[in-house]
Amino acid sequence: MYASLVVNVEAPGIKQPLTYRVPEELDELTVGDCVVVPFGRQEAIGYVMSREDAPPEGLDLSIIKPIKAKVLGDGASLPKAVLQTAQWMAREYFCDLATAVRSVIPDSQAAHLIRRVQLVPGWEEKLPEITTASHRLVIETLAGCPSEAATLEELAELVASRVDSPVKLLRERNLLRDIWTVEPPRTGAKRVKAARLLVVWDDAEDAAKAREAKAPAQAKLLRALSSAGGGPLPVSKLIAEAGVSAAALKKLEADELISMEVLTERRRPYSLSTSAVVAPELMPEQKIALEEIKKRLDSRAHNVALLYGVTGSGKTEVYLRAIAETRRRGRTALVLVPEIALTAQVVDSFRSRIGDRVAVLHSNLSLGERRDEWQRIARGEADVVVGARSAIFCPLPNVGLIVVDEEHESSYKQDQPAPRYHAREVAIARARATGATVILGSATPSVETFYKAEKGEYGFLPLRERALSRPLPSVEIVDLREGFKKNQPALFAQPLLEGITERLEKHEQTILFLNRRGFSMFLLCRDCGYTTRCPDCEVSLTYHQRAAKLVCHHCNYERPAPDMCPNCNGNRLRPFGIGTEKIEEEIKKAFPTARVIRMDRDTTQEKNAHMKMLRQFRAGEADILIGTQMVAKGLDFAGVTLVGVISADTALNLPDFRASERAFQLLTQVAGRAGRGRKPGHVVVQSFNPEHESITAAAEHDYELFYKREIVFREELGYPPFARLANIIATDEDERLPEVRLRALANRLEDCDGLKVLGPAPCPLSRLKGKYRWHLLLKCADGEALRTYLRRGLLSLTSSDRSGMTIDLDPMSLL
DNA sequence: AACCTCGCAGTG
DNA sequence: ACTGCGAGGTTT
Repeated sequence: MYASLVVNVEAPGIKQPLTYRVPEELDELTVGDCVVVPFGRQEAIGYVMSREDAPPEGLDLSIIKPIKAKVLGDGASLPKAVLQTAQWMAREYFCDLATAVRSVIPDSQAAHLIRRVQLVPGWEEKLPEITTASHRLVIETLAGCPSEAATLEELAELVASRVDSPVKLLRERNLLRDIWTVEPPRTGAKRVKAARLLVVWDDAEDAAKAREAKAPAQAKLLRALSSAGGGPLPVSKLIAEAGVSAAALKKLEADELISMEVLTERRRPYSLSTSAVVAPELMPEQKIALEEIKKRLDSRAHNVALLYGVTGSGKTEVYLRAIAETRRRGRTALVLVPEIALTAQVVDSFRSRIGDRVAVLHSNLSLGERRDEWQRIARGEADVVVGARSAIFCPLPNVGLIVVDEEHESSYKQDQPAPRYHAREVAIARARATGATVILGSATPSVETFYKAEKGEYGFLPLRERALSRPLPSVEIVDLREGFKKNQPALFAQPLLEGITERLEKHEQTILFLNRRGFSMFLLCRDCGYTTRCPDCEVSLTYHQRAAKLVCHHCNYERPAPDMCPNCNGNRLRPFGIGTEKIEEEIKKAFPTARVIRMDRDTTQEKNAHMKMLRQFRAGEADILIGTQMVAKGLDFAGVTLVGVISADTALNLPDFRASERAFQLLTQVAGRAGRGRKPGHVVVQSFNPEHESITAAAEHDYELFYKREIVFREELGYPPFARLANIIATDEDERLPEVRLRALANRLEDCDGLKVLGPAPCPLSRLKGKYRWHLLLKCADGEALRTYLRRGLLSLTSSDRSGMTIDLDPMSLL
């Protein structure tokens, strides 16, 4: 009779499911179904959370409205496993159920409501009442539309002006009415412009000859088209291959040698030709790991195992076999990967081994591509899904295996809107819903995960042996303080310069890595020490030399770079610190003949810039690749024999208890880029702090050494895995309020047993986007108790104090 | 007196 | 988010 629904509207006031009546014709409705419901004066999409025999007590029966319709279509409803995962998230991450459920609905797939205005039948009779020209125009335009209806956007487009007020008036005079329709996501194939040759081969050749001298671009295009059998060829491809501009095509069209048409292209991300690859022989450790995984799959019970494999030990091969075993048992597999740059490589290797039944989901796909894949999954046309964080919510049925590759990666943690979940933990929760096996893979596991494996909570599958028994790269630590002592500070110390020279001579490749976080290039006055800061964020503005401007990397505020110091009017305002741009410049100075590619956020704006650059580098079209985090991860270039870390310190110096863990992981990963081919690799790490244990352990390639020291530190200071943390962040435009509010909360938490309250303190980034930020850090050995205390504390605050507070459970970063 | 703008509460 | 409502001020 009744159902409680989460409505998918961005309404901060709606935190819990609402009760609706289920009309008889919809009696089949079940949990997870997607429906249309009236919502205030509007209509909204809702998801069935539960069926009820009676409405909740104390609810006035007369306000309950009936559900209008069920939304049909692939992927419209939420699978039970996903719904259960959402419920788990709400509990675990301290957010309300409505927010948790909304977060598992992908924007690409959510069925959406479209409002149109439609002429009311009989409108012609009322037309004489309307005298205003703009109103008449709206009516006439609508009369020409299909079913005399259009969305406000379409209407505004057709009329070429805003239509809000005329529509409002016409609605009041009863000439227009609103109609709401639920439309399935548009899956229309992608349309591309294409060119077709209008003349036969001989004539095309003649025309090309005639144009050879005066219009070589047109000649090229003609030949390209005729050699392709006359087309139609996609314009973008044609232009790129011939290396000419679109103008030449226009001219040919004007001369009636070619015509343009629209082709429909089927979207399939990465539908590159893939040849079947023979599976390699397994090494003994891989065999043991696989046997253990088989046992775990057979148990059909929820379980988690750490696949701890040093770089090159063949983790991916184990994943592939585990997936094959899963499919053999009639179940499906979900693979989470952290980075966009990495996805293409991983997907390619999966496609070539598993074939077409792999679906891909990650943020670099267009909305349409993502939607296509999502629906394919919902239709059961894929039984392996590879994707980034949010792919954990995909509607893959009957999941038997979830792989979380590089489980330590911080990109698995969602920071922005609540719920601030960790995809690794969500994966474990989702696996519980279907009794699936979880494999967490990493060469440098998070301390928490390794601890759980050590304690036996997770299975432990070590792969310590490297395939092909290739040696690990040698690591050399260079003390940068030496240069300063001798008063000749340098960006590149001698060993690095020599190394690069040597590689250039031997035609081998170099990767230079710079961790730019917290250490970017800014302008510093050498006279008064002034640096330009963001007026809203209190962080120094980053200097972009090419555009001669200063940019805030938090809120994107920008201004032209001043010539003189704004503070003392001195003229010795110079760049300080280093950025990838600066390194590129210095490298070009030191090695004028070297071919250099710089990869960072600025040079990878374009959609496929990433892949293009990496392809170029792989093809040996460059000697040196300079980059930030994005070059650290997973890249596999046989030609690279030298990796230089410009400054290992920056990661170490962040105000965060995970700084040394992150530094270790980063250094290990970067070092792993060297010596992947037949020739041995070498790594040069420059540091002002060369004795730091993260650096020395990374130099030894010894995770367990690092872990043994780190776990002691964690226990002494009561950090995870020995405690759960909650970071409460308060922000407000008023400078005092964040502190006042957090202090109020801290007071309520004073005598909670086993709870440690740190702060309130200003956040390391104390001002962001015009708001002041303070935080309160809570530590408690018992996560359940922590949640109870926190819930109680928050409830005792006034709602205005509570507003503007965000709760981050198990924070990954305390910035 | 009619009209506009803005902040606020409520959506079952 | 969207909508409607009422307070308070503005225009005719």
